[in-house]
Amino acid sequence: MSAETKTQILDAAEVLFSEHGFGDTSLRAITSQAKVNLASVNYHFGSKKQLIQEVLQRYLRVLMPSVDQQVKQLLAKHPQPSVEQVFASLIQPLLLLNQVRPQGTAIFVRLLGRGYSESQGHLRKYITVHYGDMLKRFVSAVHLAVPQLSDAEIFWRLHFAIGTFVFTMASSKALSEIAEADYQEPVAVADIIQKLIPYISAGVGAPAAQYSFGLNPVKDIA
Amino acid sequence: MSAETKTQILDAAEVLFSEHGFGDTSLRAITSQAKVNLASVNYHFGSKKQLIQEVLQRYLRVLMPSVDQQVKQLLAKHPQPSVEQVFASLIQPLLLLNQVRPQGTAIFVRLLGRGYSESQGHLRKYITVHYGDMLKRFVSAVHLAVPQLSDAEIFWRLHFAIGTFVFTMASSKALSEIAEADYQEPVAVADIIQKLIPYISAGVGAPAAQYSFGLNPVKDIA
DNA sequence: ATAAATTTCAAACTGTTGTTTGAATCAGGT
DNA sequence: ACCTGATTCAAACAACAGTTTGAAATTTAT
Repeated sequence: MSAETKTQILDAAEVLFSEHGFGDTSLRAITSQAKVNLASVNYHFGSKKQLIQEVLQRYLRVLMPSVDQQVKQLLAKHPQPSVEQVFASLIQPLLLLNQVRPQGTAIFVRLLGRGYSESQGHLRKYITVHYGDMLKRFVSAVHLAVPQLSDAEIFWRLHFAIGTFVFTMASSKALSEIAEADYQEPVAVADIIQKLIPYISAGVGAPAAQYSFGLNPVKDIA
Repeated sequence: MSAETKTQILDAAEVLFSEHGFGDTSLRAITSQAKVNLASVNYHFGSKKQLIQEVLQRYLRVLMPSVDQQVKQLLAKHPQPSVEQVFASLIQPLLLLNQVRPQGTAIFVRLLGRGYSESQGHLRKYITVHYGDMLKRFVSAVHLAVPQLSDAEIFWRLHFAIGTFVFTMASSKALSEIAEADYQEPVAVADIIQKLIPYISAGVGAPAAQYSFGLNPVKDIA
């Protein structure tokens, strides 16, 4: 059976990738974890690069249409949504990934973090190319929520938000462990997402930069 | 002269590390860029790991005491500072790094981004161990600015802030290029830092999570 | 100036990586 | 049962990594 080996590889790969990153996970580690032969990765996927793509695709295929649907529903109900509402529309699609695989949400968000910080823009381009329309609709929804910001400001704010989310998720395992040791409260990925929403929403919706505190515009100093 | 080779290695290494990451920068790339012999890295630094440490130390030695001083000055003047004020006290110390090396601020913040996302917590531990006291004082200052948040909430918010900062800085080169192409406005690292302050301040100071929008607590769903 | 210590250098070493190979094995259709 | 195509497997490959070596060159101190 072909599909079985392929799935075993994908299942083992996504866990190792999410925990150690793409570069630091060898095909030998993956195949020994998946209990398949080393050569089967190249046989079934062609190359490590394509394996990484398929690992991510398995989740993106489910996530992106779901986000799109949520945003459309939100806008139908609230033509002028709040920032919180726009970002909260990501929660259910993210939790839906637990149906793709056990712990799917946690694995995917960590993969996303790894992908954004390790792949030198490849993942960003891939998502832009394959899900550009959905992305545009999401950005439009954000724009509706913070109409006072310019296009350029929204560009920056959204990348700040991506950074917050993606870094936190890539570190989520370590952060959870520290938090549980220091504050005796167990933390699941869903809890972290819930904590992130107010932070990101407030950040994205914040008034634009002011040169207060008696500082000169930074450009003049640097 | 020993110091000369050492400096040439450090100077070449920090640029390559900041652009391609630690793992994807080979000693051969560094030594050929620095125009020194391959073996001199191990001779002068012992190992690649120690080279990475010294690259970071060169900046941390300058940055951390400066941050500490700024925070102390701020608290002396404003015993109840705003979140913006606390985070803005990072700006001048960061810009001070341009005196360590040309483009020092840009290089360091990218290194920091790489270090936090690639070194699996090593950098975090290193900073905690070597600059724990200064870190505690900074966290206390944040606590003064947002006394309504619990210790645990502040822990999370600060790591969200680190994530925002570190990811943005690691991607700053790519983001600047996109922004300049799309919005025809040149962007320096100092500009990005200036844009980050309102976002991070609003995020850290945001009211704690609410289960609004008709959602159940996420833990019950997941 | 000479001896000693430091630094440089080309080369080799050891280990790991992703990938390829070609034979062995398996499964499905006739 | 047999042939055919798909899959598995152990082994080898080439490229690259960080590190070590020992002799050559250079600098420093006496």
